[in-house]
Amino acid sequence: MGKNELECDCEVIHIEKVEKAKKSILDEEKLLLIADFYKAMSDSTRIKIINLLENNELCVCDISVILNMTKSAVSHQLKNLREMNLIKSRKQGKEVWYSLADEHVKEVFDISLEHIMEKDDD
Amino acid sequence: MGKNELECDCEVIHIEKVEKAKKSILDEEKLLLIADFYKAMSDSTRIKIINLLENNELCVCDISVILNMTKSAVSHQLKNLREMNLIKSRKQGKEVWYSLADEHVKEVFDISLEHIMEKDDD
DNA sequence: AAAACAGTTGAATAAATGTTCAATTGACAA
DNA sequence: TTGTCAATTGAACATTTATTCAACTGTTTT
Repeated sequence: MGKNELECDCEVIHIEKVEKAKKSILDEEKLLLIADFYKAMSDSTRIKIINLLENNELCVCDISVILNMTKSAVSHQLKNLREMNLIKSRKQGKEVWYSLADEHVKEVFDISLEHIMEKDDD
Repeated sequence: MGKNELECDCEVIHIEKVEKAKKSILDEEKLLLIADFYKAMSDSTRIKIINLLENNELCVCDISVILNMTKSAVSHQLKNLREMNLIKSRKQGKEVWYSLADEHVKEVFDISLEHIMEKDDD
C-alpha cells in the first residue's frame, strides 16, 4: 500500500521475463547518448549533409547552394552535427571546410542504407 | 535579374567540388527513408524499448512496468516502431507480445553503441 | 581604415513530436 | 450478457526542434 513505485496501470506482469529483461538494460546514460546520436541523423537536412560529406569536403556556401538553403539554416545544422561529433571543420581564410568526423559515421550510414534498400524489396 | 533558382546568398562557390558532390547524392526519397529510420530510434523511450527487446519478447504491460510509464505512452511509441518496421508483434489472448523485427535493427544498434563507447574514450 | 564577404549566433516564429487523458476495442471470465 | 483487463486510439496539451531574420565575427581586399 502507500505510494506505488510503478506508475503503470497494469494488474499482471510476467515477473521472470521482466527480471531477465531488466538485467540486459544498458546504462540510461549510454542509451541517451545513442538516442542523441540517432537524433543527429534523423533530420532530412542533416542526413543530406552527411550524404554530401561522405566523399567530399565542402564549405558552408557549397552546401547551401546544393541544398538550396540559406547559409544560416545550414550553419545551424552543421553546428548540431559538429556538437555530436559527426563532422569536423577546418578553417581556411574566410571559409570553413566540413567533412565527416570518422569512418564510423560512414559505416552506420551505409548499414542503414542497406536496411532501407532491403525493405524496398518487400 | 529574374528569379534566381538559388535561395543561397553566396557570391562564390567551388564549382568543380559542387558538381562532383552533386553526382554522389542519393535519391531524395532514399535519404528521407534513412532519416525516418533514424527518427524511429532518436527518442529515449523508443531506444529503451529497442534495448529491452534486443534479447526479450515482452508485452506492453511488461515494458510499461520496466520503463515506469503508462501503457498508453508505451503503446504510442510501439506503434511508431512498428510502423517503421523496427519491431513486430504477436497477439496472444488479451496480450500483445513485441520483439525486434530483424537482425538489422540489432546490428545498427550495436554499431552505434560502439560509436558511443569509442567517443567515451576521448 | 573601410568595405566586402563567409560564416556564426540568438531570438522569434512555425512546425513536429511526446505524453496525458478519456474513451474505445477485443479477448476472456463469471 | 456483463464485467474485467490488455491494449489501442484520438484529441489536447506541452515540449522540442527547424527555419527565418537581423545582427554580429573575423578574415581578406582595396
